[in-house]
Amino acid sequence: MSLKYGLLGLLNYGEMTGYDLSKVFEDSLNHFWRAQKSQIYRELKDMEKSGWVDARMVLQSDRPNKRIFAITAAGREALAAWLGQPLGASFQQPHEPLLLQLFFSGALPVEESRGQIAAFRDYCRGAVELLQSQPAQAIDFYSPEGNSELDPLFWRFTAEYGQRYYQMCWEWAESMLETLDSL
Amino acid sequence: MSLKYGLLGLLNYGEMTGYDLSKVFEDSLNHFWRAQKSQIYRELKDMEKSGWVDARMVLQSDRPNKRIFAITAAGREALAAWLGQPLGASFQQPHEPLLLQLFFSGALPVEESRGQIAAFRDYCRGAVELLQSQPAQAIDFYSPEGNSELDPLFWRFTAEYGQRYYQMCWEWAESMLETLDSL
DNA sequence: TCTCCCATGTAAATTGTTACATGATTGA
DNA sequence: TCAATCATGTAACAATTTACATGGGAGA
Repeated sequence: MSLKYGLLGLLNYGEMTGYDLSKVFEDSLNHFWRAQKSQIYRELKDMEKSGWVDARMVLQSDRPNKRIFAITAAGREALAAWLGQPLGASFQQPHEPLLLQLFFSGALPVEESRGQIAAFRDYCRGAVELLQSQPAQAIDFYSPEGNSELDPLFWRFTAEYGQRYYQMCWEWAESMLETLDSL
Repeated sequence: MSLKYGLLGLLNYGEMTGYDLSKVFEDSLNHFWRAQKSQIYRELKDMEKSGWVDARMVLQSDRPNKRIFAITAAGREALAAWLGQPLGASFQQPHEPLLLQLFFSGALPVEESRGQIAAFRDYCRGAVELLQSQPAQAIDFYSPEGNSELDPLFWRFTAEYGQRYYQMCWEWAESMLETLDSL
């Protein structure tokens, strides 16, 4: 459901092809959402049918022809309605295979669990360090395109979530290791 | 994919009906995984076919008949193989509709975003306080059933993740509010 | 009397992933 | 010469959610 609104949100910055949309997803939204090309094209078709977007064909000779999508008035309304609802409505309980695995790890030799958790800690530490060293270049890159001067602010908020998240996981892993070592 | 192993993990504690499994999911795994009854029955059927679980019928007169599922040797092997793989293999990039909504919230009046974020902060604070006040009663309730004395330890780890997660969200929300107020 | 618990499932819709198919151009 | 980029999609599959269907017994 949210993917439709994500696409609407991007098209609200400017018209784009399905290919462009999938690039922007990879570049900018990748920290908290991934979308397959096949899914994007499917949703675009749906939204065209429901009148949220319009498409126009552009013939090209050197490259494949393309269809450029633009948000319609109805699409803007739908986007605004979605943005207006409380954030809590978009909040989802975590769905973490990692926690599922950990939950049952009592069946494993402690040393093995210890190794697994240590590797996870290293992974999280790496992610934190990466995010700190190259802080959200994509934001500065896209900044001029935003149609509200507030946009980059909110983009930064989401980037900060990512940092805090990995930081939290790192600390959590450290605390588990301490507990295991004190056994 | 993980759901199968979650069910195996539970059946490894003792035999159960599909109904029991769905209860335990609600009671104990709800913080990081939800499973619909329909999904549970389907996976059980699959796993029966692949020989990971056995079912026996119990006829009842006052209540509906039931099918009690037990893990097989092959099921235990599959579970062990899954538990043995690195935690990182189970790690998933966050997939947060909330962040998607926030990402595009530059299109909203700041006051409205402020209100939404404040409500989210209150929600997270409430969750942290709830988790601190009644710390994981389910763990103590189920403890005797665990077949490894390590089980409650790992159960607690997953519960702690939940607390840390909501704590992190709370702090993140606070920091966004500060930023918005300093505009 | 009404709701909740027990207990099993089917059916359909939605959402997400993986693989397949095509084909010219550009840069290393 | 080889891989990557641009650009569109289809098909099949896997996972998840929601709704439907049934029906007795227990407790408020």
